Amino acid sequence: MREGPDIARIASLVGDPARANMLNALMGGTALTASELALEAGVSLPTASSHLGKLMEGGLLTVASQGRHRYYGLAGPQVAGMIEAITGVAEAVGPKRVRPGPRDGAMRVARVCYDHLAGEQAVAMLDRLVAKNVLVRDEQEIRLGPSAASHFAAIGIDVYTKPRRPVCRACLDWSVRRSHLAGTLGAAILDKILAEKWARREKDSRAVIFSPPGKQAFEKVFLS
Amino acid sequence: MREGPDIARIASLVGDPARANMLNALMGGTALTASELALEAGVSLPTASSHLGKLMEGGLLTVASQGRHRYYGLAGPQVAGMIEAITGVAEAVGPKRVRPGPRDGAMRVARVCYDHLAGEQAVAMLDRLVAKNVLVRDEQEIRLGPSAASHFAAIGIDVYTKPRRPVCRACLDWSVRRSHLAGTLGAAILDKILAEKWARREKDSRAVIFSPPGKQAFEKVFLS
DNA sequence: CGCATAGTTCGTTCCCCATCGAAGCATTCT
DNA sequence: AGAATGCTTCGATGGGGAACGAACTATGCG
Repeated sequence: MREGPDIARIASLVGDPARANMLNALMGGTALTASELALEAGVSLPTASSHLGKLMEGGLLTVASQGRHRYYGLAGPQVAGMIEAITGVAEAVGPKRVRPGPRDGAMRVARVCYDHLAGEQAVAMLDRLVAKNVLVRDEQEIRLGPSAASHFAAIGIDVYTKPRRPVCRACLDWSVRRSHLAGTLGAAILDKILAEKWARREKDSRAVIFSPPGKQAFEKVFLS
Repeated sequence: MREGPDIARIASLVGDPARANMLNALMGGTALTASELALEAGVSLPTASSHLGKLMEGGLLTVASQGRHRYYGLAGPQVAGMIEAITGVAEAVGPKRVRPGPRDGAMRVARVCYDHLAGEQAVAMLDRLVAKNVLVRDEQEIRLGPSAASHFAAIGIDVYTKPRRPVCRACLDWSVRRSHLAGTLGAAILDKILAEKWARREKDSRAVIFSPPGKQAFEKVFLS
């Protein structure tokens, strides 16, 4: 009985278990095919297709056709942010998790959040970059500091190729309740971490596992 | 097929139109009775009661019994934040609003967000307070600056009575996409604005309308 | 061209849950 | 005490939508 944006429509899209599983899987950041998402959600292919259609129509997903594959991905950072917010509430009010599970600890330490690193490691990294004045925090926006270009160039990341998306963005962490670095720079750093094989993605999970030498290298570069 | 917090459970609670309307109404910050919420949602009293039970069980609401009235309110700022996040997405992907409506403009300028002021006015206010070093922004947290106590004491707000809730908090604005001030201080300032009659609440809406002299007074105190 | 794989569409079935009326508690007023 | 108000519980009804199998379209491979 009240005007305004149709929040029930969006929430009900997320409110179906199959769709929620799909969205959760897509929070890993990589686009997935319909079959992969069907498997992830535990439903048949036709069912998954129907769900994907609804998510598309609702504007939560984008799709890229490549040959006979269709890669589905989250429509954007705002959608990812909403899902993190819902996850935060579910985490808080949820039935006091019976057993945290082995993955869970790893998820808190480091995980993929859409296209960048999240978790304690990521929060520590942003803190350090701000403390070193490489990045400057101002309001919700994070900006490049004076030494940013040289700092990142030294480790092979070019911050000057300006894309449509903002280079830096703050993203609130549901496990730590503080911000970590998102945006293209955050994405580039995650790429670097994986490319250097400092860490690997846990199979079928968003957890990111650092190898002992990889952790040292990461700390040397970003936390020193 | 994936562990973790049950996001579908939470989202489906918000996903019902009647419940979404109730939550939206409660975003106004004041606790409401079951009958008021039934009216707001456009459903009968038994139906509303059922919905309220589910929202309670889901942990999204708290209730306070006062005589034969039961006052329902949002369970906390985190829940309010989640609803704003969903609202933001709905706003972004939503069916290109047919007519913005008269209320809509007012909502962007100033509105109630749970228990504090949101909208352009609120964003400007926080900016100014940070610029004047009355408040200090550091990470997601906002802290009191050195002159905070005297500054707020001068306008009759005591920042030293420390409650359980944080005094300052940043809350992301869906219309402006920047932060405004939440926490007990944010709540106290809204109280002040209403107590001084600088502005009034639009009936049955979250919009806050400043009177011309009220706006001047507000700007003198918070934007000078 | 024929076969295999990837996805969508269609039609049907079925279950969950939103809804309301009527009845049942609880609290307050007179 | 009796009446009135505020809210919850119960039971019955109905509709929306999630699920799958089968058929259909599209792309790639030999």
